[in-house]
Amino acid sequence: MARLPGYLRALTALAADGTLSVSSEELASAAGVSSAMLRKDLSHLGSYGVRGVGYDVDRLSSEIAAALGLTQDWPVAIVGMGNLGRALAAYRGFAERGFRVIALLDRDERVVGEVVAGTRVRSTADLPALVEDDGLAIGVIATPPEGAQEACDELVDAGVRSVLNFAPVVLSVPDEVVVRKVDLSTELQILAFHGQRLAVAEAVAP
Amino acid sequence: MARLPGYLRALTALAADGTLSVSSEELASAAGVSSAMLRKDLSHLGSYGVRGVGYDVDRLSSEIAAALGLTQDWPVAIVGMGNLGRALAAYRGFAERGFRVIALLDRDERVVGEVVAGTRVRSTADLPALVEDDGLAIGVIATPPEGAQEACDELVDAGVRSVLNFAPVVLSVPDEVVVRKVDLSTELQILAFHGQRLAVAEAVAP
DNA sequence: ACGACTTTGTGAACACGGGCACAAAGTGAC
DNA sequence: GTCACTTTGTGCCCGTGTTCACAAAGTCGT
Ligand SMILES: NC(=O)c1ccc[n+]([C@@H]2O[C@H](COP(=O)([O-])OP(=O)(O)OC[C@H]3O[C@@H](n4cnc5c(N)ncnc54)[C@H](O)[C@@H]3O)[C@@H](O)[C@H]2O)c1
Ligand SMILES: NC(=O)c1ccc[n+]([C@@H]2O[C@H](COP(=O)([O-])OP(=O)(O)OC[C@H]3O[C@@H](n4cnc5c(N)ncnc54)[C@H](O)[C@@H]3O)[C@@H](O)[C@H]2O)c1
Repeated sequence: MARLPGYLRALTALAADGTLSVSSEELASAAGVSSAMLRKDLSHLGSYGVRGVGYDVDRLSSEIAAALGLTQDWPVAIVGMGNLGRALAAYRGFAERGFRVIALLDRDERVVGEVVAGTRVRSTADLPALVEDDGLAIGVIATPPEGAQEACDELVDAGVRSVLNFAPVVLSVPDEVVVRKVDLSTELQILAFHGQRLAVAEAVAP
Repeated sequence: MARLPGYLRALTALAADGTLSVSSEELASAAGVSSAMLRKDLSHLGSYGVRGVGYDVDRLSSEIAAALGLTQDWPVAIVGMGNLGRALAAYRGFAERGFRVIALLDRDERVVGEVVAGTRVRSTADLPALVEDDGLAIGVIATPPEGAQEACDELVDAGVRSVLNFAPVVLSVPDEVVVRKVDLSTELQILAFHGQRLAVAEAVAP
């Protein structure tokens, strides 16, 4: 089900073009998957396609959004206002997709109180209140590796159960908490691996 | 083999602690995988473990680094000097792991010439020269979605065959080019999905 | 109203990756 | 030198996710 967001994005682009209906073949290629896979994925949501025609773009968008829980806005907090945290805070793409950044947090007293992207940076001590009063549900960790586990613990203790982690460390959390990790260095190292394979292949058969 | 970078990171941390030898069990838990999986992964590289003892930390680090092609520095260019591109340019974690950011590029004439993180921003027209003269091997795309395919094409035409894409679009490239995608919104949407599942489960059995 | 055509939904085969469990191999104490 | 102990390397099994291929279902032109 990790592909649904990709389908949703492709559908949104089609809707913007004024397309009303789309076949599994077209949508699949727009989303970068095979048509068989797309159809099987969509069949799990129910039968929203019309044989001989395809899928209604608006209808399918709604169904996928509902399946992903995007009918409501999700409140998000960003923890760690360094380089990365500030770039994330300034990013407009979140709001467009139903995520509302309700708080920017930092541990450092010199950063707290600063205004970043129009929002005042608050202390991580405010976390329990944010969960209680504002329904904070998702935490984004943009602290250095050393601070990540601590930041994560504060989020979890406050009641946040979905975490997106940018720090290159393995976080330990209770079972009911879901952590997803975005790791730049790992991605680059995988690319380096491929680069090396290409170089070797070229040396053998130039 | 996408787990090797994780092992390498765990090993580096262990080496910093002065640890000389490590068992598959310990290393696996540090890297967040099962011990059986770790052993199977490492066995693909060759037999560098000693039965009854474990793995030599330094030796294993070298072997993994060699397998990943990290014995050399990889030249990297960042395309798109907006919010995200600037955060990436200022990030020191790259150099620590063997990646050298040799160029910051943008299409916008008003941005070209600006100095970001100590480096002058250049035009994407310089790409062929960067590949030819400086061995540029990896391109990072941090442009808005509309510009991403164009930026990618320029990279590929110049001879770059490893691309890391931050823009939320599916890039089309020739077979020999490897693209890896980092997509924030998708990650958040997956977290929203889990958040909704939790909410539903709680409503049923409070 | 009917038939040719298009496209979905799905059952069945297939491939891959992960986990289990154990034999082989090495260590170290006596 | 031998024996008990630890830990690796690996053969086998199993579940999940992907692709193939086709029947069922619907559309559109005549
Ligand atoms: N900057 C990038 O482009 C980039 C790229 C890839 C990965 N990362 C990762 O993202 C993370 C952040 O990078 P950065 O460059 O923004 O770091 P940074 O050092 O610029 O900023 C870190 C901020 O986090 C705050 N902090 C530290 N511990 C905290 C805690 N326990 N609770 C709350 N706030 C805390 C600090 O006060 C600081 O303001 C790092 O783990 C880095 O590896 C960054
Ligand atoms: N800012 C974030 O925190 C963030 C988070 C997630 C994803 N993203 C994604 O990263 C991308 C960049 O985001 P941003 O906020 O930095 O955007 P931005 O608008 O701030 O900056 C984009 C820069 O790219 C340049 N550019 C545009 N087309 C180009 C081309 N063809 N070649 C070279 N340069 C080109 C522009 O001149 C501009 O300087 C977007 O696709 C966005 O969706 C950003």
